[in-house]
Amino acid sequence: MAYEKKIPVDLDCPLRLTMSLIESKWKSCILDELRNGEPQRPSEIHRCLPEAAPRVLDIQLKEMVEDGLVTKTIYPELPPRSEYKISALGLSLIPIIDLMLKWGEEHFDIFERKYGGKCGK
Amino acid sequence: MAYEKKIPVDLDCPLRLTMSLIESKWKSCILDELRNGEPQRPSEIHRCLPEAAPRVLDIQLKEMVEDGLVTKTIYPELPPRSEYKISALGLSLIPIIDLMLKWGEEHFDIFERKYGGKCGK
DNA sequence: TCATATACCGAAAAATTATTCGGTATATGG
DNA sequence: CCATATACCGAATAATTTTTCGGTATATGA
Repeated sequence: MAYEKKIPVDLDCPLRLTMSLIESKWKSCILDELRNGEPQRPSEIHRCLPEAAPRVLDIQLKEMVEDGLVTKTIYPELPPRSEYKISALGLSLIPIIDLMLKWGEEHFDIFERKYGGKCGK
Repeated sequence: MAYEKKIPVDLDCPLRLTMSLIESKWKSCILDELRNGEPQRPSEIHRCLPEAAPRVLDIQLKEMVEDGLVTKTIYPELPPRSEYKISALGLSLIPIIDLMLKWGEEHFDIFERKYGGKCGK
């Protein structure tokens, strides 16, 4: 496990269970990246999300593999090669990602006006 | 604003915009609490979410008012009385909350088996 | 030979979020 | 008179997440 927690996550609450799987900074973007089902190498994922610190993508990918949202294949080659692919479980989250994407696009202007493009609120 | 940020949130990404509004620990639960449209007093909300630290509910409710997801009415009485009510903007997030609820219920057993009821992972 | 790319990891630091504690003020019920 | 409830806030602390830096090892191309 990437991060150890002292305060337990309440998985009895279905809302918090779902949230706990996608709420980290880049997990929803990673799912969106992998949604087409094509396996992707970590370096490609890094390039597609250039604002993410590479280390945190590694950590979050690892957690997503542990949670079963993504599968990982390691090819025993040198230089090393591996691929991440969205799983059936991960695909089942895509409708949620889609709704959030749609919502964000539809309401972008409100928050644009309110906070500007980037926001340190 | 409750917490000041040094690293700006990228509101240009519709996914991260939507996530930024609901990803804090109890915001999705608060929306679910208020979904029926009835105004609720803060003490009621606290009672419905007994696992939440009261202080953080105050802070997150305040942020949700700033973001326009919830409206607040203060009655100038003593002892003080106020009410929070979900806004039209907040209601527009309910389909997302619903999907997450449904997903969590449908996949509860997987994570139950995996991590047990509560999880310090 | 040397910079670059590959994938990954540990550890420290920084940033963010949550928790706990104590405080403001007033009314009600015992 | 005193505990309780109401709503809220500041500040210190704790917990969590993210960032940054440096390191492992090997192959390729300039």
